[in-house]
Amino acid sequence: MAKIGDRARAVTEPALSSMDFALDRGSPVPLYHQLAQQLEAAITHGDLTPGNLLGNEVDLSVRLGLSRPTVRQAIQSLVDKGLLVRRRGVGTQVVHSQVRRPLELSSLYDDLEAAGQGPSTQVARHETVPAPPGVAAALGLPEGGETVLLERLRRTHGRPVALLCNYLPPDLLELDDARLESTGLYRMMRAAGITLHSARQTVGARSATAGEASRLDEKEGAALLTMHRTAYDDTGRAVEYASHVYRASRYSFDFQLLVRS
Amino acid sequence: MAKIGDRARAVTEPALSSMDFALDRGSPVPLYHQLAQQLEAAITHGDLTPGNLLGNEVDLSVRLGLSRPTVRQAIQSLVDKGLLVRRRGVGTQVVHSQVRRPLELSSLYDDLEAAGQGPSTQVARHETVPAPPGVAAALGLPEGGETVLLERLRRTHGRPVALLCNYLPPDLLELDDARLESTGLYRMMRAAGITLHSARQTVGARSATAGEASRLDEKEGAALLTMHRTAYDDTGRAVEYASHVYRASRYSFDFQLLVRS
DNA sequence: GAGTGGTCTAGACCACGAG
DNA sequence: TCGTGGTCTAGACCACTCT
Repeated sequence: MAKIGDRARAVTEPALSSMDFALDRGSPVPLYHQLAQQLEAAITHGDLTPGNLLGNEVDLSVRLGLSRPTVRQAIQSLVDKGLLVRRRGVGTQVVHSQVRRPLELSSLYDDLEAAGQGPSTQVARHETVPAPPGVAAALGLPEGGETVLLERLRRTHGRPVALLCNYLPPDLLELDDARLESTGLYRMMRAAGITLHSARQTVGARSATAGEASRLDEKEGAALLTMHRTAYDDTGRAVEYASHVYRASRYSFDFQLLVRS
Repeated sequence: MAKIGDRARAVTEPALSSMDFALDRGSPVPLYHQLAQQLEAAITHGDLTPGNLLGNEVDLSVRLGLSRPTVRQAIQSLVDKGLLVRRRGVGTQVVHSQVRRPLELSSLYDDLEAAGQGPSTQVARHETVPAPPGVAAALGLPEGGETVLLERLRRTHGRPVALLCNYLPPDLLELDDARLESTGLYRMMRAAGITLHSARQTVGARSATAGEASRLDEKEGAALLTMHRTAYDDTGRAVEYASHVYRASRYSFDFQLLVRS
């Protein structure tokens, strides 16, 4: 009996009511984060169905023994990630699938972190040079001031994919070519206590010069993807200027955009 | 006298203490948002200096007559925008300038919204066609099912910049060519009650075909930027598949990345 | 040790959307 | 009208950083 009631409940609060969450108040990881992680896991595992769901926040907070603001904070973080949608007077729903995959808006991480995972990187140049005008402006250095120039060739599956040219402020960090090739620039920066905060990127295209073509194993005039980036740490200091070219036949940028509400 | 003390105060809590914020409790716009807007304005106007600043949250909340969580919410929104940085045991600082400009991670908006602002758009094709395999998969339609194909040529300053090819689910919305050219696709969707939520983009490059070259006023084989996008509304429904090509000599994507902490 | 942000609580009232 | 999320309050304790 009470089938109507059951059905109604099943629509508004599905799997969630029968799920249990393991919240450890002794853990150093915040409660809202624990909850968010477990909700996200439930979503990606398919335990939480895309359609409608997620009972109201008050009930949820009571059931979990948390305050409503804490539950809200957890839910909000998943909304910001694009996994959930909230509607007033309706409830919170799992977004209708499709979109999510492990993409995220990487390409900053991609480029800086990827080394050593499968792609290989070879340092071609590593020396101190006077800053070209554009680079000096980007890094906030006096024109012609010293910069560290880094030129690398990146391959995947043994075939070249990209020419990476980076300029760094002098004395930013110690760069060891061997570790650079095995660890990647990003991790070395992080290990040196540099916290990346933001970056400005420009992606374009142009035809390959003869030199680029030969180094990338392409024909002269082939279409190349170009990327320029200035990266800043959390104090606002420019820590890198990058000028990269990619073989368009073997590389593309892809990312997900979330629309700011 | 007390010069040392003055200097110390000037470092930790600058202009803010002498600034007044106009908070209207009767307004429908939330208090935390009013505060965030005024803080942002103060930052971009230069009233709030980049270096160090922003007195602690408790003082601020007392001075503004708000609760601390409310003040935190305002500050947090600016942190998320990349304008502020928080450090435990230190304080909240305005990020060291440079980075901010009205860029944001647009290009979704750019493309969909730009029409009618200066660039002009001309509808070249607008018809119902069977969905090609890749398009059908992206839109979640049966292969060969009906889709609305839209082909547009975009110019700036009278010269071609891009060929825009879009596929829309049938019956998504009424498309009037005249309004499409003057208003843009995005605004028409929004006006039709479609709330964009997220999009997946791939940016690459390739050489121009003869047909593209002639329509874009480039030479055959010239490097072109390509962009593919699938956009979703807030129910998770795919509402657009786009395949665009841009003249690399006259167009590039640029955007700002914020590093997730 | 002092001061900062990070987390959490237990309530409250309001605005919006659905029926 | 009722249920939902949206906003807001007034506290509390902890963890971290700097001195």
